[in-house]
Amino acid sequence: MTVRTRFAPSPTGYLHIGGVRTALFNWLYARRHGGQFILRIDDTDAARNRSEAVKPILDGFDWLGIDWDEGPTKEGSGESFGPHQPYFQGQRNDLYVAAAMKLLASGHAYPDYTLAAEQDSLRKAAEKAKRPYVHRGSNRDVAPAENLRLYQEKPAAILLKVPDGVKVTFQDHVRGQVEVNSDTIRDPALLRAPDQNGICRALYSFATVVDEIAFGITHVIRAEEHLSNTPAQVLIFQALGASVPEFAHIPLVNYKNEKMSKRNLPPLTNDDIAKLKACGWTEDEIQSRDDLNIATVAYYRELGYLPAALMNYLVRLGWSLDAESEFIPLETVKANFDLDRITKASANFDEKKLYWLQGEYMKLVSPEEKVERCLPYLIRAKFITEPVSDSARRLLLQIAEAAGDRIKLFSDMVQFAGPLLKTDPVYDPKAVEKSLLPAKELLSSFREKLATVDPFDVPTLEESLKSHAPEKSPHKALVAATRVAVTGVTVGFGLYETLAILGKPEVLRRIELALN
RNA sequence: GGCCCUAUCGUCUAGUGGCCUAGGACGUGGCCCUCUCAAGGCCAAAACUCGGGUUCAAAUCCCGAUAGGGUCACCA
Repeated sequence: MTVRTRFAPSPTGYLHIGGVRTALFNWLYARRHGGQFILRIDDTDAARNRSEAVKPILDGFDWLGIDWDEGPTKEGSGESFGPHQPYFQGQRNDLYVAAAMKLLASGHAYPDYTLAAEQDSLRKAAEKAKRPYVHRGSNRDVAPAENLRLYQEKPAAILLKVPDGVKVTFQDHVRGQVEVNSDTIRDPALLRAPDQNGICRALYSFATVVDEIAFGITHVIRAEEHLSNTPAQVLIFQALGASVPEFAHIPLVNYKNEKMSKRNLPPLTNDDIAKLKACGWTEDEIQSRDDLNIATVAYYRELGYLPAALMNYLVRLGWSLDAESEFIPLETVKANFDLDRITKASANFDEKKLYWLQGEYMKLVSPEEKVERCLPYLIRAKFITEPVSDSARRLLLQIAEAAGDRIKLFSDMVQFAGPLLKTDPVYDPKAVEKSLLPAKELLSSFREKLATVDPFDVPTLEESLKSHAPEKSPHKALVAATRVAVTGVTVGFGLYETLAILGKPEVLRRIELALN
């Protein structure tokens, strides 16, 4: 039997990091075992702007390189591909209704005519008596044929008839054997009572089971929050006469020890905002993107993270290859991923470690590729214009080489190339005061010397600057002054590289500018 | 509150009864390198939640307590 896994996002308009990890585990498990990974859109809720809310999710997966064998088509048009179309639950309601009717006929389910108010008072009474309230509907013990007849006459919500006093058991690859007494499981609703249009829509929990069966899902790998409704689902599988798939409930991704949710996430840091602004974003643009926070894929994409780094980080969050591997290439993960090595406890998301991994992956990127992938940021920041000329590319390549490991995110190029690409440096007053003013005369004489330096390359420049520094004081002060004069700021990659890249006339011009 | 899950450095983790004076990594601190910033090198601090068992031996098995989390919809 070939492995078939699935990920079933609901269309929220953005791809959440926690969801990605769940999807990743499913994907990896399928790939490892030569099976299929299926994407299904859980939109039983509303028909509202579906494709708009699905697209960012599909784009996110596409960017990460997580491909699906069946599911919605990439363009997010609402179309599906694969043998069990459609893959949108919103388009599959007939199937769910049919399955519910089958259960009604077989006596595994029944219509519930309990009034909301009635149910409320039952619940309150139970609470008062300090008894747990486990809902059992009105027609639970009515004969199937009679229920069927009644339902046709007057449709209502359909509930599963949970058997009394049995142990519901299932094996979980992460949790081991899980066992629950059926008396603690309320009769779950399968279908809603008809809406204004007379349509009885399925509930998520039921639609999921029907789809797992229809799609031939062999392994349900999902977040731990679904663990508590799994026993009810197991019962549905059995009532439908289907075999129960294998389960793996993976620990949640936490942030500061709580489930990563919109509520407990930090806002964009000033650093993030500064970075985005440097890349040409306006305040309004930043504010309007509520999908930008540390829990979304879009955030990392916009900042210029590598998909590989994010994937590596996410797979290591709750899974380990061995005792010491942290940097694990995707190919290695694909060949070794295993449900047995998933941790049981939930894990905190640590953006610092992700950042470190990003740096590690960035070291593997050639300067040429860095230039290529930094281009969109530079264009957006208006440092270069399209089409990008060969001379601009050559210049950027020099900068990328000189900046080296300092470029951690693709957006960082803006910071390193900006000062050289601008017509005139933007002088930071503090830097000027601290480094430039005290060494003005020294700088002035050094400028004269620079005019005679030939060739204008790194070794010659270094030799020339060092020999120009006064005997008693080290050359640091002169380096600092020159750096500020030429770039306007105190930090950057090597000064000699900076000078060489700018070229003699431009360097002389900029120092002249700074001195006046 | 009911039901369920979990528990090793600040964080991610290794650990499946003796290789554990508990290993690795991020982060943190110090030193080195150095024109700033990165990168790199070296070093350091830092954990088995608690209490009972079982056993010659327990981070590891059992029980209990405690703490944290999830879930309790005609939401997904």
